[in-house]
Amino acid sequence: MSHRCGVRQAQKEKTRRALMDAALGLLEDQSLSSLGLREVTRAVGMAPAAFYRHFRDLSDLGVALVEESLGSLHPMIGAILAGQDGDAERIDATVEAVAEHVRRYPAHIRFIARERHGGVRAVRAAIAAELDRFADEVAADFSPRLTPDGWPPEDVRMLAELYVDHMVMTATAFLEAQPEHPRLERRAADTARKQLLLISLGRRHWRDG
Amino acid sequence: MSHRCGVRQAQKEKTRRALMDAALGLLEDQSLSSLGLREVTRAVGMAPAAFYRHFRDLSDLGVALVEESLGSLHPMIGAILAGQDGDAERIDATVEAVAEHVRRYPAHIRFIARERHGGVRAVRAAIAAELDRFADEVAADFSPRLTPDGWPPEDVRMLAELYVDHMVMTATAFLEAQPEHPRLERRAADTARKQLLLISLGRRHWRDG
DNA sequence: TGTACATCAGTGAACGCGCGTTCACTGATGTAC
DNA sequence: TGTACATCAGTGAACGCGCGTTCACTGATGTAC
Repeated sequence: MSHRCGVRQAQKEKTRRALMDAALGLLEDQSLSSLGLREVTRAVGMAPAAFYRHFRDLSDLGVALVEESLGSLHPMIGAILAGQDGDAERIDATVEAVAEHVRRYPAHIRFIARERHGGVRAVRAAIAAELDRFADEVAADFSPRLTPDGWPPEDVRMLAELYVDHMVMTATAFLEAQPEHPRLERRAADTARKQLLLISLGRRHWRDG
Repeated sequence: MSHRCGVRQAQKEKTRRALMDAALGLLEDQSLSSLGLREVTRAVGMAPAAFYRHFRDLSDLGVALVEESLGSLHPMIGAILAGQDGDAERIDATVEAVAEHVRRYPAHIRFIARERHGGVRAVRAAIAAELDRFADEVAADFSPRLTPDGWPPEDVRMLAELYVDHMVMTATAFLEAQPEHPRLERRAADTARKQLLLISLGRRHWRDG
């Protein structure tokens, strides 16, 4: 059998990781649809044919990268939503969490930003599905607070989508700020915080506006 | 001299147009960094070498496409900002204008969405510069109304950026809706209108929030 | 208007190169007894 | 524990192909007189 036992399985997983890491590195300054299979195996130091032991093709690898890049974000969103602080504190925490995530995984975030509307259908679909799940989570968290205030479900969903899209916007803004580090990053954070504050003002006056 | 006179110049411009149109068509389902020079000339029906009479390389053609795609949007934005209607009417007009633009130039919009964070630096830079100009225009329009209400310039800028980013967001939402036409398009329009309404509520309460 | 020369958009052949995929293989790891 | 066989991650050579770029060229358009 294959699902048990050790050395071989472990080696295989290590190689798979190496392929994904190499691809992610190469994708920092090109897009998936122009990445070459040989380029990736060369970076890992293995024969091109070995690639097929791990992925059907590069778009298959791309989908795996989407899951890795966005899967790790669910806990982060959960943590932010669980925070029971006031409006301003929650906004600060959100923006700082996004900034920290971009600092820690810049290549993953760049990959998502680049391929969200990129040239590979399967990868676009995977990203869209994952972002949809985020919107579901946010909406589910807001619902018990907003529904008693008279918010219909589609309005809650609209708000959730605005927050998710804004989060992606903020992340890419941090990404563009990275090179010249501190000043631009602070500016991006200020802008993001103010925009979130403005949105939460709008939310507060939604039902009486 | 070259800048005057007719037949030859006209022919050259026609060929240039044909190259740009062919490229735009091919870019509907791939990204610029994987587009081939021979692919483009083949689509036009000319020898590969002739490409160099018009563009230095494909990223040069890409920058020309950015100018064409976003240049035509300045009048649209101007018209929206000039409208003297109330809040709700202006929002309706904005969303309808974006929808109409996406319907009329889907390939241009898809190109911008795809290459905004794509793999070609020069093209990314051209798009960023153009979007920045949009934010300038929006900020310049808002400034005389908001400054007397106590808005500092950086807050006006923050709001303008939110509107521009939201416009791009809305345009790509319409783009994704296109295939299954009317239902999804209407849903995207509803969401966009509500989000703009929420933002304008936030704007109204910004200084007293 | 007619002629002689200049310009230059587009041609077509040639080049060297790296690509994705296939195939039979090797040899370490895993399994059965 | 030891032996005989099965599995399968990774190899290395080979394939046909389309790529970007170069070059000397052709012939229609433009210019000068």
